[in-house]
Amino acid sequence: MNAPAPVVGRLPGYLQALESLLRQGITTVSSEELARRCGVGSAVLRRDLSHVGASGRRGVGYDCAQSAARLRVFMGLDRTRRIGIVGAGRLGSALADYAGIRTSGFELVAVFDVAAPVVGSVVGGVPVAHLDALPEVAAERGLELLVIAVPGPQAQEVADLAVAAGVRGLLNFAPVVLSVPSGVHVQHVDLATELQVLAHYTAAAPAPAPVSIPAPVSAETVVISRESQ
Amino acid sequence: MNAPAPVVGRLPGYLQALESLLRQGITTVSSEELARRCGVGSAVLRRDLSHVGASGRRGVGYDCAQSAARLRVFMGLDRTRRIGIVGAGRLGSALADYAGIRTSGFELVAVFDVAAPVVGSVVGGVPVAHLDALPEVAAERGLELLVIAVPGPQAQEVADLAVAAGVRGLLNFAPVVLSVPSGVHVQHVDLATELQVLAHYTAAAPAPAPVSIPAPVSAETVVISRESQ
DNA sequence: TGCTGTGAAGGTTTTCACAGCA
DNA sequence: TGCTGTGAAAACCTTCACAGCA
Repeated sequence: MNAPAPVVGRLPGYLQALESLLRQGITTVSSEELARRCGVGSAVLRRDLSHVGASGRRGVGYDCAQSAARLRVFMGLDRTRRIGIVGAGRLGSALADYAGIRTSGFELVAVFDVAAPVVGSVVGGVPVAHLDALPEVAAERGLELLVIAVPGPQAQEVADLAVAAGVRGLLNFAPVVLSVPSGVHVQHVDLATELQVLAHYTAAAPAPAPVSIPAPVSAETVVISRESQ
Repeated sequence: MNAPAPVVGRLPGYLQALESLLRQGITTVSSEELARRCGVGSAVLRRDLSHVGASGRRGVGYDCAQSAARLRVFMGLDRTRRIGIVGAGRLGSALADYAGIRTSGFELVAVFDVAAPVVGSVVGGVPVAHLDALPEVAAERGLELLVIAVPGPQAQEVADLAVAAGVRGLLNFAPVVLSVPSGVHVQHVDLATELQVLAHYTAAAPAPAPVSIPAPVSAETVVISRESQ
């Protein structure tokens, strides 16, 4: 029932692509076409989808609506997941107003901060509460996932508070490795890390060597993204 | 000379940890200790470091300064890399002001936007230029990497412009799969994707485990981060 | 003695290629 | 005929365990 981490990391892309197709009124798609849109190989896509129980019709392709539904179930998105954001600065408020939150299966139910001026103002459609109120607010509103958008030094403290309040998933934007108990999941996004990875891949200015085979598709995309345990 | 993608994804963490140790005046560290701080296994760390040519002393550990230097070379950070940001909204300006950019080996040399009011204002220490000026500005200032922090519909257009201007690394925050020519690298960060991955891992919502098995280490961290080709 | 560096083993993910169904 | 679903093989990454050096 559980998929390998690399697979899990690719599934959101498939789901987003399928929903995009549905919005365009397209109801069926081949693995080839869907894979192209997601920047993966078609064999990978077929295996990944078979992993989540989505099945296509031979000779036809995948039913977008059905496959998306299967993916949502598999991702735990068959019900709306309640998220909160700590940190109502520019990063936090930008994330709070990102429309993709709602359309991806989430509901923003709380925003927290410690700065007096912003507490009480409305960000992302919800009033900003003081961080100290997190335990009560989390319980009241059934908070499940928390985005941490605070300065590094405060991140661990926020994580501890969240874990104590029963939050089992953290999305950490602070440049700090969080320490959490077993059973709590942390997804870490760090600007410096991403830039350094890019720096590595663009370090050698000379000609590229990896692929010698002439690509079948005109524009070959080298996308490096998420993953691992 | 080139490392596997999972390795490359872990290297920035090592580098950041080593620099943190150096700031604390610690000059030597064992693989065990460094691995703990980075949330990886010590065997993985040793192999990764041997991969980049960093060598420790048996019976002693790794020299922080020397290892960090080796990592910087390997990551292409032995010289300062010049980056730009497109999109001076809340996300873009938050990123521009993030101090970690400078301390991680980068120099912010340009910020672009299309909105009349912000063009000309100063963000992240540089004046905001109009997106149309990207080709000239990129050439003038030797722009190498570009962060894309614009709405989804505009991202591909920005990417095309950047690629035409010779930029070979893109960090894309827009919820769109970019199509770029071979040789250009794209690192994609998407809030919805991260949240959906978290949703998956926290889908089964069993009771919050009280205090069960006393862990050997006080806090066991389940960190899920970056990686893959 | 202590900790690194690394063969060898093991496990996992990707790729290939094609059988099989609509 | 067209495209999926999946064995089997290959490639890859991690883990283990210990030889070897300071």
